[in-house]
Amino acid sequence: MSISSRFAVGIHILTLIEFNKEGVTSSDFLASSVNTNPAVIRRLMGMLKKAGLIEVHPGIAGAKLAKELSEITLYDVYKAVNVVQENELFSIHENPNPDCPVGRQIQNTIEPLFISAQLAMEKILTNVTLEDVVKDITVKENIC
Amino acid sequence: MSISSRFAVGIHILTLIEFNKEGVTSSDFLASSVNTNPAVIRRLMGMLKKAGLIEVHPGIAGAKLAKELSEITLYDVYKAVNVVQENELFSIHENPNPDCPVGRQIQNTIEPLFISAQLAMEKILTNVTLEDVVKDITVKENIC
DNA sequence: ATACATGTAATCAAAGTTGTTACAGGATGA
DNA sequence: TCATCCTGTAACAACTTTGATTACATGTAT
Repeated sequence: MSISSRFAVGIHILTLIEFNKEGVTSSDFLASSVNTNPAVIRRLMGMLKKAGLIEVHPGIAGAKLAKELSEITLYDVYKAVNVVQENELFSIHENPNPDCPVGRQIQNTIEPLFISAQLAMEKILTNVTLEDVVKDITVKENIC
Repeated sequence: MSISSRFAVGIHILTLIEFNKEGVTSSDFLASSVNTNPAVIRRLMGMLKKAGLIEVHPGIAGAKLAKELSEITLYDVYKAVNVVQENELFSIHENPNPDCPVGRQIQNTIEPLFISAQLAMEKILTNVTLEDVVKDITVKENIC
């Protein structure tokens, strides 16, 4: 099991919009950098737009960031592209046997543990902004 | 996307072996508590055995824990049932365009962030043992 | 020998992911 | 107005994973 690459691609999209902010960032342009189909990009742009992270309009080429770089966290992107549902990173088997003490309680016992593990992971994502990502890429590019 | 319920079922299996330690915990018995097929349980028992968490033998009914309850963490179970590969909780799109600064660096920039988020989640799992789970169920049962 | 257990392979349906095609509809300039 | 280029979306196929199921080989004990 792996969390969908929509998350990584979403970060890629937003980062490239920033790098190309003087130009026109169309779905074709993004697709060629990500190396995928433009329709895949447009699907993701729809999610990012719905989440208020970018501005994009039918018929008008190019997407723009709707917020400051430093105000967009990886968690925002993660939620926007809908890769993991609230409290559902881990799945729990349904309908355990209620006639057994373990079957009766296992869900209630396990669920809070799973949720706290999920929250710990998501906490890390809230602590990283797109500004951090852009800066890191800039540094790496200057070194090369 | 969700992490396979093999993890939750693995915890269920180990917990029930403990609760039923005076009796014989066969795959049929486990299956009726989990509410699944005995072959599914046996597949999981194979993984738990391979990881050194239980002892089980062909032809002999019943599984036993191979370690103390307090020495088995949820992380041990998580690794045993193989629900998430090392450093692969998040997937990253392959073959981004190397002619683009973002395409060139995005993988190297994102990967350590993803790994640290994964590790934060896994850290929580290492801090919970099966003993905690068993105690919690015991308490919940006494209250009811 | 029988009865019953584990070990394991093969198969299947359901769901999610990613890529692809197609087309409706908005914006713009000749 | 028309042609062109863009976004927005739906529909579909290929692939993968999950979980259930069936079947059967093999081990153990009476």
